[in-house]
Amino acid sequence: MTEAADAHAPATLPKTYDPAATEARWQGAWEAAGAFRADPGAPGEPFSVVIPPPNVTGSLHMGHGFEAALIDTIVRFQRLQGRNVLCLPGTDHASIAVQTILEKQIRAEGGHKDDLGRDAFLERAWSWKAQSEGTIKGQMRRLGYSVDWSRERFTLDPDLSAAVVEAFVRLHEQGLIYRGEYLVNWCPASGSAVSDLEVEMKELEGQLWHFRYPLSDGAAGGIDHLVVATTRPETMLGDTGVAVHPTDPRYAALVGRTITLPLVGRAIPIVADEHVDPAFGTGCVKVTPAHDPNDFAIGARHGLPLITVMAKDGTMNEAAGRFAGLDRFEARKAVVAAMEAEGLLVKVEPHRHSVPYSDRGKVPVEPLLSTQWFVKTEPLAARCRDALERGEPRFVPERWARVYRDWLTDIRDWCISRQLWWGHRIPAWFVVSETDGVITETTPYVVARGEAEARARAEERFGAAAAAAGRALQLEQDPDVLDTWFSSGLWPFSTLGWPDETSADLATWYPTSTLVTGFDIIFFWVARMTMMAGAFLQEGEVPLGGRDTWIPFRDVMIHGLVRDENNRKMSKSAGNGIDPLPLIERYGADALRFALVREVAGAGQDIRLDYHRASGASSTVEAARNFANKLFNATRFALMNLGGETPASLGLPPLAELESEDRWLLSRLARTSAQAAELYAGYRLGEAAKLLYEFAWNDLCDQYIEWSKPRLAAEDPADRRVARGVLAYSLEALLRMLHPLMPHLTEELWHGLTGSSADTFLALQRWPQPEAAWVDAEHESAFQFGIDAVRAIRNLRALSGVKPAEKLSVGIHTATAARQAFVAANREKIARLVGAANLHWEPEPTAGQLLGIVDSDAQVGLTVPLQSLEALRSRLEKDLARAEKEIAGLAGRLANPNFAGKAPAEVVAECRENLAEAEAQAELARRRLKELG
RNA sequence: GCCCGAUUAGCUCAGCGGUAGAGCGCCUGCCUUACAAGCAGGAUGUCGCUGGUUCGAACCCGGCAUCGGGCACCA
Repeated sequence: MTEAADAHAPATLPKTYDPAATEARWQGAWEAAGAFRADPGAPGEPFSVVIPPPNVTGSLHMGHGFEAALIDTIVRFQRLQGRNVLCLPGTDHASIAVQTILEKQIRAEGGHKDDLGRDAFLERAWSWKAQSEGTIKGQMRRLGYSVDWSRERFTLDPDLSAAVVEAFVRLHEQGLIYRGEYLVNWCPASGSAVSDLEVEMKELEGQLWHFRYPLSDGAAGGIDHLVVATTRPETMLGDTGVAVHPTDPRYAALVGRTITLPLVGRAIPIVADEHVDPAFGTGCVKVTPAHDPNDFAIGARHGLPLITVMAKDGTMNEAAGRFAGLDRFEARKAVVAAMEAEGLLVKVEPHRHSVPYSDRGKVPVEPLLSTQWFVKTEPLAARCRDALERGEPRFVPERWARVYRDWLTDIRDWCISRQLWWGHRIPAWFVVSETDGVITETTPYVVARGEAEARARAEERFGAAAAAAGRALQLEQDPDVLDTWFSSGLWPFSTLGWPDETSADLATWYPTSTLVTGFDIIFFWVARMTMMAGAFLQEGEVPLGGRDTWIPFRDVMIHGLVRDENNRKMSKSAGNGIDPLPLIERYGADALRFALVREVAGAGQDIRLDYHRASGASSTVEAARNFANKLFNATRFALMNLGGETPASLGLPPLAELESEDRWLLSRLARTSAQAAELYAGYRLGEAAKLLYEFAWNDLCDQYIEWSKPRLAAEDPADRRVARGVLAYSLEALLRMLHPLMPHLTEELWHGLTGSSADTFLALQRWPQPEAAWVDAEHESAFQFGIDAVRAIRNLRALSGVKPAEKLSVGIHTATAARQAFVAANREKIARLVGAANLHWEPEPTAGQLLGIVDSDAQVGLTVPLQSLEALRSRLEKDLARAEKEIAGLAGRLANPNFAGKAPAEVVAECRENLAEAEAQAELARRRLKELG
């Protein structure tokens, strides 16, 4: 109760809002109370979100902050709607990224991971993870993320690791995982294979070397050599053929003959293959099946041998002969030099081409033949495509569905093994006793859930033969780990308890309601999750557990990226990431959240945060901070004027007792509440933010509070009680509506306003339910006249140059009885708002007044010595010009017979009204100008 | 090469068939006891160009230009 008492002692409230202490206090209170702990048994329709787990690679940047703001806004809104909400946090182990960081650290210390050994390295990785995770969780708390920390997960947690093993075993049993020797993207920097998605094509200025390859057995048809072009001379050492197009007349006679490969001396065949473009270069292509994906395909078609000339560290191997040991780029120079020395270099041309780079390693990837594990993707992708045909999942904005679908079409198999240590070890055990104690391409293996199961399975298959041969079975687990995205792909169900199908969390919250993520990981993650779900959350075509779908989320909201002040994508490697913390410290988490969300109204567009790196200032966030301060002061004002009462104690007065501004505000409130709910629910969060901003600042503060001020301080208790009731009710409703966007501030102000005890939270209240019947266009337009009249009078005052403090005699002239009644009823309020000594309202203006136009039916007048006729004249001329321009346009339209004939009747009627209005205004302006002489 | 997005006030962006809005910035005047992180008043745009559809286009359709992004990739 001390809290409420404090809140109701306005003298103690400062004039500006200080977010830091307030935000920390509520974050602590929510967490201590377990306010966001989800309960499968709780009432309400389930609503769930699993947050995209950030990598434990350091800290969160503004992009994460943006995503957090979006997710938390959605989640808090749904909580206010009474849904049984789960918002599940977690982090991702980010195999290759973390290992890269650690290896770099170790190298900087002068060591090497191989000297450290696997166990020590992993120990170090875990401590890095603990530190990074701590930082990230601290940042999430600072943002006010309303997640259920009791359900926090990390992808390497024991239960999630068990899920990974289970997934691997089942996919293997389904025949969707296989092991084989293929050309993979090898990243020499990380010493591991990477998937196609981890390769980025870079356009580079390179060179095209033309080599002469002599025919083995002399000239044929006048040709004794072929010229091939290559961007990678060093690979010629592994050439096992030369290809020409089957219909190319120049070379038809040569197909089937052989070339003697220079520098190597190997005889290699000339083959005919459709892949060759006769128009490019000489129309002859060297074929290096072990070092180029296209050549690999050509080689396969023609049975060409695979000769690997490079080792996994990017140096040439023994098969490269005298070039062995050279780095691939040195080897390139050496091969070119050798060819030139032999007179076989025809020419070198500059050549722009795309080079595959490793995303993580930042070096060119090497297509390298190696034995890896793969997921057969087509069957899984097919299920996802079918689901998408049915509209599952629903993408917001819709256009991303196509991007997702296109990627799932013509999808290639997914290389999932990584030659790394940090990650989920592949649950496959090689029966090395079958191959002399070492792992080779042909060593048999068993896939199992653990070593014991592996041993049992191995025993079953190889035990008898081994015993017969007098060998003891010897098992060795595959040293490699799985692609990080393999475990991320299970995230929406592994975090909910899968593979335990009886898990209450899974039963309650799967499928999840909404996935919020960036367009840059639709392939990496969204598609992998749907594919994995397709393998495990359905049986045949039927979703498990009696669900209506196995797709892991109903909606996928795709957001844009936060770009830096120079419009660049933020990234760790570019070092241009913006840290949210300094902005939070400077302006408050609520301000940052509000700014980020308000900026996003254009669905799915990238946002640019204006941010002056040197000063740390951001005018966008500052504007949001100012808004927070406005709300703070509005509430402060309310507390000073409610006489210690609360929304509950005041209640809402009967409609019959309400005055114009009360009815107007409640009508606006009812509209706003309905609209804002619709916008939030439809993920149009930026529009919701703008709508509420306008309601709060324009309607509640600028209009309602200013109009009702005299009543709030009125002598008569009955009188002021009505205004207090309306103010308290509306402000409280506003705080509820803004809570998803600015959780801490609204929680604080709500407690101040309602006097609720510290263990009751706005976060757990309900969305306001104003009566739909309060929406009343007539009351709104009646009051709008008051607003317009006040503005016209103030404008006139400004033009007249009278001192602001000077009280004037003011007239409002209208022939409409209802408007006269409005002025009469609100005389004191209006007089106060415009600084009038007395306010009168006759139908027609009296002589000697300075007049201004409200509309065709109303003028306002000041009795004032004319000081600046010029200002007034130019104002009237402007009014006239505007009216005349409007008349011209409207009259033109009405004169068009097609318009009257084809446009909807109400549009035509409106047009006529506007024309009459404009004509009347023009006439008034002309008269006033004439009077001015 | 294929696909997608953007182009609106000085800046950052909303609006997406009935004749243009916000925030910041700018101009004028105000410390009017909720708020100067504020109040009042004000100015500012051939809505990228070009055809078309329509009674009517910033908004729909076609083309073009510029910028950004994704996918594929010929040595």
